[in-house]
Amino acid sequence: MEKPAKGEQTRALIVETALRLFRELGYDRTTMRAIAKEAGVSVGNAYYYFPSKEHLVQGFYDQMAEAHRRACAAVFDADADFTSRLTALLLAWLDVSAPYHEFAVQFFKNAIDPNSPLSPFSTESGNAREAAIAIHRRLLDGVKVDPQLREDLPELLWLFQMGVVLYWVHDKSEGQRNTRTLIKRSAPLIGKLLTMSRVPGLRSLTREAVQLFRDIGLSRLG
Amino acid sequence: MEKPAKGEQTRALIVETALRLFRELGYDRTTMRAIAKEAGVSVGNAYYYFPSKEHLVQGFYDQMAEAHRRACAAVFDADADFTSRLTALLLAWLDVSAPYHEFAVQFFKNAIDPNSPLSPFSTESGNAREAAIAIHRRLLDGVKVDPQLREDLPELLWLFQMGVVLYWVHDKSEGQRNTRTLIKRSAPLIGKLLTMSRVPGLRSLTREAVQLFRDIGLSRLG
DNA sequence: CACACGAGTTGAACGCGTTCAAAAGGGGGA
DNA sequence: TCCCCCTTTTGAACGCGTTCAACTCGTGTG
Repeated sequence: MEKPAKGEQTRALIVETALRLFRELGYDRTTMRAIAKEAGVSVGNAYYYFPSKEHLVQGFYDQMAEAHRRACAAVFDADADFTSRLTALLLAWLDVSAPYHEFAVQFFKNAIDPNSPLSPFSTESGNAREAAIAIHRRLLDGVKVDPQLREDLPELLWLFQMGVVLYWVHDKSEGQRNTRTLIKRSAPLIGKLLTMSRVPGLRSLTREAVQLFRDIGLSRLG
Repeated sequence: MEKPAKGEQTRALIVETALRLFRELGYDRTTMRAIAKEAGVSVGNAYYYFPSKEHLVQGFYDQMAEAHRRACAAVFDADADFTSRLTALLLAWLDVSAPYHEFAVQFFKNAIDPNSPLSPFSTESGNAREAAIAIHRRLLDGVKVDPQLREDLPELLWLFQMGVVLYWVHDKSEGQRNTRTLIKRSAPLIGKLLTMSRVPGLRSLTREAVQLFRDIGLSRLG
């Protein structure tokens, strides 16, 4: 009753083997049979612990998310302005993810499916999503923004990050330098937009946009 | 030499059967074996004409695009303003696509893959993409916009439409009324933003954004 | 000690998309 | 008529993700 450690051990062995093969061969070329053989278990045994091949990828996400969180903590400078922080956050993500660019495609292909457990909007990845949004919340610490926006901004910025990811996945330029350009030049734009959102002419526009965002639950799609 | 009509006949038979089964069963539940059997040919024969199951979906896209083009032509009012037209365009798309919402997911899951021939950014769907952008170009006929923006605006609006599609795919609200809300309320926002993009304070911001859009080739990802 | 029971494990089998060597047509010269 | 060559057609076979009835094993119970 107290220590069913056996199961956890097998579970860990399987997920570690899977992640290693994903790295070495990519997602599609890594077969469940290969994972099982390499881990010294049967195919059926892998399915005893993981409902599908996709579920094995969740481990990958978790690793990357944790690496990103650490990278951000190291790079968030207390007295840095919004633009610098946003740039740092996104570039940190890029650095963490770069090694996996060529086969990340195969993940996102599944992740875009609303029914997939890997979808960033699914209930299953709710924790990961919350953690990611929390990073954006920390990004805003000490930054002066329209209080009307403050509450929703972390989610909005997270959505923007999802957009950058989407571009990154499609980015075929060498070393994904186009994505770097996108980040370095769009972050200042967002910064300026944020500043401007408080001037009279734009204030009502901002308000309407935020209200729409809330009404259609853009970040609560699952 | 002059009339290899036989092949075209078989080809048409296969694609028609496939689309019918897609409608009746959805994409995943429609097997290549079922398509072949229903069309009275062998599986291999289907692969003689179509390299993969995905390629059969292209026919679906073409049908929907054509229906959307016609719907827009009927609804574009010569003296209507930008906002009305954009709203009309997007709602027309929604009406055309609504019947296929529940299994459109299965298409887009594949379409998001940059390597897929179904990707809206792929060379294979270049014609379809150009046609879609052309609709947005017609949308702008007679509309006064910043000349700096004019050239890129059709592509930018098309990208926005892709975003709406992405939301629609995930939209689980009854009859996708959330997507209707998104369209009806975001179109005016874009209209206002377009107007404002010419005032001094925003002009430089707009210019920078457009330049970034051009530099990273957002609509030329294939 | 025997037994039962649940957690863990097995591998054959299923249905799928896809491939390919081989066969079948079918029309234009000799 | 026969032959050739190219287009079209066939269906068995492959490898994949996934399922499941059957088996093993360790442990607590009578």
